[in-house]
Amino acid sequence: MLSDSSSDPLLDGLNVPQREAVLATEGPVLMLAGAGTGKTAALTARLAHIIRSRLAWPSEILCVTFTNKAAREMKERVGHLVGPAVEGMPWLGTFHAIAAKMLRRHAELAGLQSNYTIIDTDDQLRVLKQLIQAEGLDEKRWPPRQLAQCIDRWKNKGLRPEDLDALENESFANGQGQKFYRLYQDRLKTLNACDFGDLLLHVVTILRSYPEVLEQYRARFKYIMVDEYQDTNQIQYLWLRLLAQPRHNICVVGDDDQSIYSWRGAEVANILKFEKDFPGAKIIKLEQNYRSTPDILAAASGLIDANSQRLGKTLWTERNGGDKVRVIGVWDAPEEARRVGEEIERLEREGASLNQAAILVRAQFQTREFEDRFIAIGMGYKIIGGFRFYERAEIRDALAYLRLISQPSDDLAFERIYNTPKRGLGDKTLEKLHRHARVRGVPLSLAAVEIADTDELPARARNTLVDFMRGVARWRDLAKIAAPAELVRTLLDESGYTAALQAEKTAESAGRLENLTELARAMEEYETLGDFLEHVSLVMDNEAADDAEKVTIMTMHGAKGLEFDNVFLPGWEEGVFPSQRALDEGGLASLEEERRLAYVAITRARRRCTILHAANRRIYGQWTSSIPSRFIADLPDAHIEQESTLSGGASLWRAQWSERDDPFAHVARDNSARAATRGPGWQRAAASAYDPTPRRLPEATRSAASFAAKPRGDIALGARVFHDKFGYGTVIQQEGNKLEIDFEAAGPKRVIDSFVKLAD
DNA sequence: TAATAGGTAGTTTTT
DNA sequence: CTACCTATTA
Repeated sequence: MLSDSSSDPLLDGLNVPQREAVLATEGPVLMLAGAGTGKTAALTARLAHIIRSRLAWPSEILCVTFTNKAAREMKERVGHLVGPAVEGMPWLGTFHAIAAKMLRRHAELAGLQSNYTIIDTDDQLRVLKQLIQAEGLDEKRWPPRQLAQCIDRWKNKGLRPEDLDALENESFANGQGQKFYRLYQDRLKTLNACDFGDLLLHVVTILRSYPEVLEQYRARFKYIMVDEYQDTNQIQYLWLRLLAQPRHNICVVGDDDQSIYSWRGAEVANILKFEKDFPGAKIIKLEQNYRSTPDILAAASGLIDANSQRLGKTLWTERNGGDKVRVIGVWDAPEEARRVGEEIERLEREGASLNQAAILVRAQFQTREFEDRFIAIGMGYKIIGGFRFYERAEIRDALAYLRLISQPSDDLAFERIYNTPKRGLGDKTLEKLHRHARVRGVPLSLAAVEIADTDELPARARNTLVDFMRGVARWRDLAKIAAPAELVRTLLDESGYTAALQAEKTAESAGRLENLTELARAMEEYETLGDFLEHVSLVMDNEAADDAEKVTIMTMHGAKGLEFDNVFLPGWEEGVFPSQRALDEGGLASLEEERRLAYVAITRARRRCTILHAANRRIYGQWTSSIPSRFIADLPDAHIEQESTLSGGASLWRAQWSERDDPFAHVARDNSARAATRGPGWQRAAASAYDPTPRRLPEATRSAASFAAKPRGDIALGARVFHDKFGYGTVIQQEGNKLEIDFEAAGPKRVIDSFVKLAD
């Protein structure tokens, strides 16, 4: 066996536990793979091994990932190992793509036609809003968004309307949860549509109700593999468990320390209880890290050690040398951005690639500061996240046209575009269409055709509507003979959509026209409209091919699974990271999830990791002072290097915190989330038992130099002054040229006297 | 029906 | 602070 495997090119370059994972094909396997330990390499080798050993045909392996990107990467890597056989892997894909495929085959068992539409969050909200309005509820008090959250949660848990208990039913509009859930599902059925959550829920329902269907899949899938198992939710778990019987040839890969999606239904419990679900499971730990330097690894490990609920892994590396993790304190957010810009310029001069630099933020709003700065200094950057390609208004409009063409009963698409571009049809007309549609029990588009034959509408509206519906009919005919790309070009022209955009002549409209051209180009690859629509709702993502060197700016969540030579982590302040929400709600569990996020962020770095925190930041237009994140204190001293651009006044800023009597000093850090639940964020953070000053800020004691400067003669205690950033305030202390001022809007601050002027 | 003024809410995100 | 949505007015 050993001699066999050592000669097997599949196993070359794999370490012992990785090989073990590859060869353990029979029975349940739990692969605990830490960050950067080569789990994808192991997983793909395992897949290739099964195919090459003829243990199963490619079409008999179910291999599930969370993102399209991961699925694509795996397909590519398996392709390298086994060649074109990978083409026959129809069941390698995301949970949703695979579920959609199953559902197409058995749609009628869920009360749908097989050409059902998959609606996105936007459409979902629109439907829910209509339902809430139709039932006469105040949408301010009961926002559609909240209902959407409930429904998503229920679906993630595998609950259908009839499965809700009294408690769940209470979670929307005083016990109307079930009613609205049911209304929504009925509406979707008439639209011949389902949302993302439905894909799996319908499939699980079918598998449970039709044993012969379940049997068919059980017979087919000889091996099951699941990536990122710590991110699975209840319904995904149920689906896997149904399919994994009775063979139990299921291999899941995950890392409980990288579980950062509990807020969208992921249950770490799934990975924690795997052994119980599948008795006799073989547990393989991948702990050798191939990515980061020892200091980065040690810093991350030390940090995650502060969490209580862990399976426990010890990452190690054979690498040597490298820099310590740097922790830099700055005065405010603009300085933070300036500093990061300078650091990246320095790296660039040393020959580093901008593509290998990333700024990972906690929340999207933090990107702005960096964008501003990078524009100012002319540094190439790309912000990942925000709007995806197919979420842009113009793309969604074009897709709505296509949906209406392929699916006349798609009322949502009809509503979106019947007056886009503006053709003079308004709410009045729409209302009449709705009424007619309801009475006749037909979709809006059919109602439009019928009503156009009557005198129900004023002449002008009627003519416009007739024109529009003629267009739709014509495009529908065209769809039968023309390629999707040609169809979309034609309809955009004939509908006047392109013309309307051209007429706009704004900075944005040019980009929108470009996006539409890009859409048509992307459609060239598809033979039929149906193919394309399926891809667009499930698979299409927005990875602009870029040639130029660019710094990546993205959220920490978005960075999971990626790696960069140089990673910058700004905004490590209480209230930003950990976020205020995590501190306010969710208690210890959500604080630990934030810490796991910090762990994920640090472990993205291959060579250098720089953490920054600012003393002052503007949040919602209000200047807020902040203290360093507790996560900084979690980093082991030996592996970090503390630095501050703050001198003088800035040291005073720290001194201010160190000298403050902390009433909660006796409370253990883990209790801080509970202890601090009142007052504004920074006060709460200050009250929590965390002392930011200690060991790592030796220069926090006031330097003699900071007192040397001469005070201004014109300012005295009690004087009312004005400061550009903080506004009006009263001087409450004066030491040399440093003033402590109680600002009316911003609270007490230390500032240098040359930055203020007398207010009176 | 379209433009404009006011009010409000405001992590993280995939499919 | 700002982006988005609603209600109002021309």
